[in-house]
Amino acid sequence: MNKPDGIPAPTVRRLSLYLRQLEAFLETNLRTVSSKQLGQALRITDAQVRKDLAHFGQFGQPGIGYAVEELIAKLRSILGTDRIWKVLLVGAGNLGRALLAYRGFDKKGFELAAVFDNDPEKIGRPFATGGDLVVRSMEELPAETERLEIQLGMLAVPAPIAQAVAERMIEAGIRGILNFAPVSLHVPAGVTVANVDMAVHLEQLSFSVGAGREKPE
Amino acid sequence: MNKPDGIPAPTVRRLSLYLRQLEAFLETNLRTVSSKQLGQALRITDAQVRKDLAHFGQFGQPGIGYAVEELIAKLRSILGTDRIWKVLLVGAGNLGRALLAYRGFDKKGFELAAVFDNDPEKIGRPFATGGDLVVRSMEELPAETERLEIQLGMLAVPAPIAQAVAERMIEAGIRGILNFAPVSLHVPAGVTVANVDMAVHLEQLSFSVGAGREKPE
DNA sequence: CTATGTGAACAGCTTCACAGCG
DNA sequence: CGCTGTGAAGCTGTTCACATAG
Repeated sequence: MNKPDGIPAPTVRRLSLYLRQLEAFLETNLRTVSSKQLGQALRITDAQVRKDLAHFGQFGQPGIGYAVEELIAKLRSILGTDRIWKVLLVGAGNLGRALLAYRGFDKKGFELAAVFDNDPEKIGRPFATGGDLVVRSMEELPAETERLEIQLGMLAVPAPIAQAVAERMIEAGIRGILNFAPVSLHVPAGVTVANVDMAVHLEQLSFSVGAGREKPE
Repeated sequence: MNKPDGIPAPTVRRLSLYLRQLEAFLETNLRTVSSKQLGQALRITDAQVRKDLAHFGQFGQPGIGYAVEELIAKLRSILGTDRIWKVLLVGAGNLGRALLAYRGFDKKGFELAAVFDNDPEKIGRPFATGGDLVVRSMEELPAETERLEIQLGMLAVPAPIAQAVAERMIEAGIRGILNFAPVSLHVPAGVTVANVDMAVHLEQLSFSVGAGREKPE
């Protein structure tokens, strides 16, 4: 429905934040917001908010602002989360299990549909206690991906094998990878990678906090 | 030793990536790298690599490149990870436990030194099986933070109380917060926040992958 | 001849400021 | 009036291209 390209990456990131904040506003029964209100909540200028939204059409009312519920629907449509995305996970280790435990994406429109690992100890076993997912062998990845029509994958394997596993995922038809391995993946055009690396974030904090003084106190 | 400000945020983020890649290069016994090699591994232009490093001095040799081991040391010094940072965690739930499971930061110079929660069920209990950390009451946060000289904190509590908890952390002396709660924290100047939100990342993927066509196949 | 460091050109994102609409 | 939508201005970060060093 909307153009994929031509949209600045920072804008897309902020769309998620707008959506999140609007959902919070809706909880408080707010029917309408101005770009200023929305911006203040997120520490963004009002002009920025309007520019971001303007990329996708004009859904504000001069003198009034934006209808919260309507804007939420619009943002979901733009982001593509007005439908359910099936997601697979490769790597059923601690980190992988943690991802499942963090039930944040269910209600965001993402559904964990399959789990894979190459450890014989794990294959065939239930992924999490109480869950209905069974860990499958890597050999089953292509068939299952196609059968379930999965397009997104989470990669939670050790760094040394991450690139190879990513390639198998892509070959199986995965078009977006959420990468938790601390390596830079090389992927062909048409495949998108998003990286989550806590070490990088902690180093940012270390830099910001530590740059001022050498010793605490 | 280095200026905190005047350095672009994107540069700081890349410094972490350089460090990570250099450590990988060192494993393969590479003694020297050019900005081109380093850039190719990370999908960054060579000019960008040089510009980033140039902010902090001149540690390359024309005709040769950069000494890997030396550059690693220099980057650690710049990022402030040439020493150990003690980190506290608030929120001993699934997500918090997951963070511990992800033993990635130990060797990056970060040490989980204390865990807090307000759930009476958890207080006084060991945080993780086998670990030596005991979950403490939120009341102990200020004293423990000061006693252990902790400056960084990870926030893994439910969204509705995240802002309030962040304020208690800051009051206790925390100067950098790694925020896992899906809200925008408002913090005073002098305090740095880094956000980790899987939903935001998944929405990016959804946008990139889904924007092209409406239906798969 | 190879690779750095850097001023200058370029590109892209953000902010400003205001016309226009409800 | 209040607030959106948007051209124009401003700014920040990236890329280019070359002088310089080994």
